[in-house]
Amino acid sequence: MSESNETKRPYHHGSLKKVIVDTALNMLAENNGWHFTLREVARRAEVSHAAPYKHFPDKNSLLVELALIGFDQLRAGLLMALKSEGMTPTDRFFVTAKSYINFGLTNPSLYKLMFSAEANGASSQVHLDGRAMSALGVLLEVLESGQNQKVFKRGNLNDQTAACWAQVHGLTMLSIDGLLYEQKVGVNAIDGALKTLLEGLKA
Amino acid sequence: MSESNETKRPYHHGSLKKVIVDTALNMLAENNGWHFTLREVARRAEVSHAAPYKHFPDKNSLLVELALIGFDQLRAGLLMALKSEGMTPTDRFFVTAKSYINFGLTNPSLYKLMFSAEANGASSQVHLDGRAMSALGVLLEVLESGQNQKVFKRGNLNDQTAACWAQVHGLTMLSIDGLLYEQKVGVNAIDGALKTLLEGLKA
DNA sequence: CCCTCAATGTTTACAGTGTCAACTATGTAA
DNA sequence: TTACATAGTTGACACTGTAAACATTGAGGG
Repeated sequence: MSESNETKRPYHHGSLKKVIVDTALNMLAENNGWHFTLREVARRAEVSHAAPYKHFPDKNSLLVELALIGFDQLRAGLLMALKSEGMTPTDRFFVTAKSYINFGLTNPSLYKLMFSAEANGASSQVHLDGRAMSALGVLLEVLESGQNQKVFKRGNLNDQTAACWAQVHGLTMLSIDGLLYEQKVGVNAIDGALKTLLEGLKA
Repeated sequence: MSESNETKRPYHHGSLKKVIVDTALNMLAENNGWHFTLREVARRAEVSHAAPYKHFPDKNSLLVELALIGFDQLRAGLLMALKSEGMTPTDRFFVTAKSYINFGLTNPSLYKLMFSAEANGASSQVHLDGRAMSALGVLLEVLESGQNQKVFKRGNLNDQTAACWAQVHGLTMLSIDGLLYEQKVGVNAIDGALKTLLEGLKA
């Protein structure tokens, strides 16, 4: 009953690479971490367990591709959040930060994959890829324009970038892992933390 | 030639549990991530591959134990750094933060293990354990005394705690993974970021 | 039109893993 | 002394990533 009466896929799949990526993304969306097995991906794609190797030299290559897609999505989310007009630099800071964190909370496994050195391989170039850099670039642009409007302290843009990035990354990671326990940091730790950091940005 | 002329260990090892933990800690110190295999631990401890199961129900239990030891060490490091007298709250903030980050950079695999939800198990209690809580407690005490001395903004201690914790955690993680690229955040991102956050703490 | 070939599938195999069950050695308490 | 709980070993199982050998096919050159 397996496939004789089903529409039999031709021997050459045609778009297996895309199917593999999509399947893997779906598995990431199931929020079981990024430690899925390549064989399970193949199983769900209904191909043999070695078929993915015709499209990716190893499991890591697939993970890198997924991570870069994640950075595309992150950047898109940030740009979307910033689209509306007439926001003050302060608004833009909050909107960007919340959108960033929200991306992580919505796609926890993908987010962790994006920032997992093990997944990205020892000599990872993922974070130097333009697709990853430009996600951070959005944050940088917010800070820069805030400085230009004299709302944020003029000065070392690098320091502010580092502070904001570390802050949102830290909040995202801690939040994903459910570590922002109320007894440690209260009920609305994310907003509170962002507000505290914002005080340090303001001119 | 294996062990006939060596001092033969008695059948009952006597302190295998401790040896396993120490061996695993040594392997973590080799900075190859916390994805070592239990069998390799057993090999180094020169016992059979199943021997660890007499002391830990599964690999995860060992990882949890290691993580808790990590929190002990982290707390000890923070307290050590704060021991000298006569520091201003600002000094104490920097010293604590730098010590925290330094712990992570000195023990990257251990640090990642401590904060890996996968390693700690799905229903992890690690971070609610007193040993983990009290590490964060050091940071909290620094902020509280800073407020009392009117150097830090009086107000929501939770928010400041969240901001500082997320900041040092984020900086530690990014730094461990080598993501604080100069072209992104300059040459001294850590100090710069901490300085920026400190501005938000000061009264 | 046929025939070859590269691309892309499948099958089989291997070493290595976490874990379990069965077995074995031994220090200790009855 | 003897029984037993404790703590070791051995062997097995299902699973993994990956490589090699094999099979099927679509496309392009005679």
